[in-house]
Order: sequence, then C-alpha cells, then structure tokens
Amino acid sequence: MKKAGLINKRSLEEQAADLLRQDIVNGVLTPGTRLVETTLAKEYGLSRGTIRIALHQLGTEGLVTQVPYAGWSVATLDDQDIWELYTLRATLEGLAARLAAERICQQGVERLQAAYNQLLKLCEGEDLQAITRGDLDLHKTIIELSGHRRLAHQYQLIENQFLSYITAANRTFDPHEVGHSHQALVEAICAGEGERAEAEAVNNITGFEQLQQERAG
Amino acid sequence: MKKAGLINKRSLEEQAADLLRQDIVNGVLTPGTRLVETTLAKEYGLSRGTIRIALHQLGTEGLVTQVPYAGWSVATLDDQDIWELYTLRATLEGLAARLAAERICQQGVERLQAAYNQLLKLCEGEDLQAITRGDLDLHKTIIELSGHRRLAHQYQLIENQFLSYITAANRTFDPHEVGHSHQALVEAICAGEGERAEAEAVNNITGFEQLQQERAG
DNA sequence: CTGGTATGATTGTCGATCAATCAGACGATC
DNA sequence: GATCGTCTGATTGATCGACAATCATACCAG
Repeated sequence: MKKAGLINKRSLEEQAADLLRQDIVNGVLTPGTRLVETTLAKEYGLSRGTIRIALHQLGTEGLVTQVPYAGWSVATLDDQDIWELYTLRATLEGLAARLAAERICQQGVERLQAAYNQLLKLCEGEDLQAITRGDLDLHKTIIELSGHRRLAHQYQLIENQFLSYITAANRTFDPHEVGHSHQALVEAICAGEGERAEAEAVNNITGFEQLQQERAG
Repeated sequence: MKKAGLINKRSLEEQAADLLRQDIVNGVLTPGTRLVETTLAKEYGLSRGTIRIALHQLGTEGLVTQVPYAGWSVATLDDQDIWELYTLRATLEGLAARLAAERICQQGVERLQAAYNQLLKLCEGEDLQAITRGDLDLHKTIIELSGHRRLAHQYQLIENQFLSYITAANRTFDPHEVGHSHQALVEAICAGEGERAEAEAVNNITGFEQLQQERAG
C-alpha cells in the first residue's frame, strides 16, 4: 500500500540539507552561528559523513561558510552581498518575466491571476509573514511559467540567501504597496509583452531596494 | 606584502572535483560516460568518501547526473538544455557588461584592451582552441570587471556546462568573425555606456547562437 | 512471449580511527 | 609587561571496512 509520490525517495543527505536550510532561512539559525559536524550528527541521528555532504551542499548554495580545519558557520552577509543579491535577483527575474510573457498561454494566465489575486487578498490583512509568502508564490509562479529549469534553480539559490537576509534583518514593508506594485508586471506578462514584462520585473525589485535604502539611511 | 591565496591548501575533495571537472569540459569524459565511485577512488588513489563529495559537488554544478542507487554519469544535454545555457549566459553576461561599464576605470580599460588585442592576434592564426581560450579570457575579464562575486560564480557554472557542450559537439566558428564581433562590446564598456554594453553582450551571444542554428539546420 | 525471481553491481549510510590544522591558554624569555 | 614558542583541546580532513537498500540484468517457469 504505497502511495506514489509520497514515497520517501529523498536520501538522508538531501533531507538533512533541507532541514538545515529551513532552519537558516527561517532564522532559527542566525548568521554567524557555528555548526559542528559531530554535534549536528547527534542532533539529527545521522552519521557524520551524511551531515558532511549536506553541509558541503549548503556551502555551494552560499548559506554556510567553511573555514578549513576550523569549522562551519551560517553565512553572514555584508553590504556587497546585499547589492549582489538585489542585482542578480532583478536580472534573473527580468529574464523569467520576459520568457513567461513570450510563451504565455491561457492556463498560464489563470495561474498568474490566481497567485496575484491571492496576494492582493493577503495584503488587505496585516499578517506580514503571509504576505511575504504570497509575494514569493507570485514570483515563483512567474519563474515556473518561464519554463527554464536552470533559471529556476539559480533563482532558488539567490532566493534562499535573500530570505535569510530578510529574516535576519527583520525587514518589513507596506502591505498596500506590495500588492499593487505587481499589477503592471502581471499585466505585461498576460499581454505577452516580453520587453515590458522584463522592465517591470526589474523595476519591481530595484524600486523596492531603493525604498528600503531610503528608510535605512 | 601579504600574498593571501598563494598557499596551496586545497583539500583533496576540491582537487578531485577539479580533476574530474577538467576531464569533463575537455571531453576526456564524454557525456553519458558512467562514473563509479569505487573505480574513481582507486584511480585517483583516494577514499570513496572523498570521491563522493567531489561527485556531489559536480552534481550541483550540473556536470554529472545521479540516479539513486544506480550510479553517476556525465551529464548529457538536450535541445532544451542548450537553449537554457544560451539564454542564461546571455543574460548574465549582459549584466556583467553593464556593471563593468558603470564602474570602468583606467586600469580596467587596460585589462580589457589587453584581452581584446590578444584575441585579435590569435584570430589571425588558425589555432581554434587557442582562439576559444582567448574568447573566454575576454569574457572572463568582463565578468571580473563587474566586481560581482555571485555573478562570477554563477557564470562559471554555466560556462563549464557550455564548454562541455561545445567540446562534445565539436563546434567551430569563423576566426575572423569572432575577433571583430567583440569590438562594439569592448568599446561600449570602455566608454562607460552601460545600456549599450549590455545590449552588445546579449547580441554577441544570441547572434552566435543563431549563426550556429543556421549552419546546423 | 510473459512474468517472476535470483543475482550481481552500485550506491546509501554507518561507525571507528587517525592525521592535520586551528584557536586559545599557558608559560618562558627578554 | 610584551612578545614569542609551546602545549593542549576542539574540529575538520580523510581513510577503511562493513552492511543495507536499490537498481539492472539474466535467467527460468509457465
């Protein structure tokens, strides 16, 4: 009586990486926290070798850093890192928006509208965390609609680091702005206007960055 | 006089990954070739665990694929993969060109000109492999001038897969075109014109793709 | 030909072990 | 007292051997 799809085929190495990743992006493990292989192994009930591969994995994802013979720690981000994340994310999302617009179909429009409406609905409330999730869902939908596996993968890497930063810095935003700032983007994609969609996507992110800069400075 | 990074402290895991990576991008290991952990371990005189981490590393780089409990093999690329590589590379390189132009300095101009002149010189000869290296050097210089570590990293990943494909498909090109097709790009960067540099970089790659498509079809 | 089974190959995971290296404490020398 | 080694503990770097889980194939029965 096995249910297809529910079968646990993920290796323990992957699962360990997943757990650690979740703890990092959700802020359970704050930047700078030291991670000891043997300790983690005991904690998760796994062998050191398995944890080791998971840590290496997270290392390539930029979530943890490694000092030879000294240890692992949750990555800390400086100003340069933040700038890199914003510029790279804007570019990747611009590409995704353009591709999504170029190959938009009826089903795609429906999925996009659904995600957008959901976000608008959430923005009427005050649950900032839910809004963040809705925002991510919308962006992730656009990425999927681009039909670009590598783009999705690279975006995922950036997004995780981004989330880690957002959580650690405890950054917030105005619910009302978030929802409507995506309107032009969604429209452009649904209309199949690749160039405009790309511009709107880039503007969406860099605009947000500038807003944050002003508040911080 | 601190020459950090001079000391060779690379772990065996990294070195093993490097060797395998070289063999893959240089075509010694052709796509589809099976890679057995124990065999590689004996070949390189390393333990299985070390090889295992190296293979996982190459897996995240997209150079090898893994089938659970079955084995590893050198990644094979289909048409969709090639499209993904071209679009992603064009976008990343466009971003690099724009950033490089925006922060160009005297020293940067010199480095760029040096790489460009070197490429022009090589293009007068017939050594296609040398031309390829010169071409890559120029592009890599642009990436470095962008001052974007993550961009450099992600570009590296794409480039390795790209090289693997170029080698396997044994693709060639016209030496005369290669050299001069980069002229506008170099000029735009040196002039500090970000928008134009980005456009030229994108055009450079997508133009090359279309040329190849025509010859193949 | 079909379906099930036996078998070998390979990865998945574990545990123990030792070497290499780093960080900090301790102490000696000037 | 400041500086320089040295000692020591902690942690990773790397190896080996072992066994279970899984996949691919060949083989056999009907």
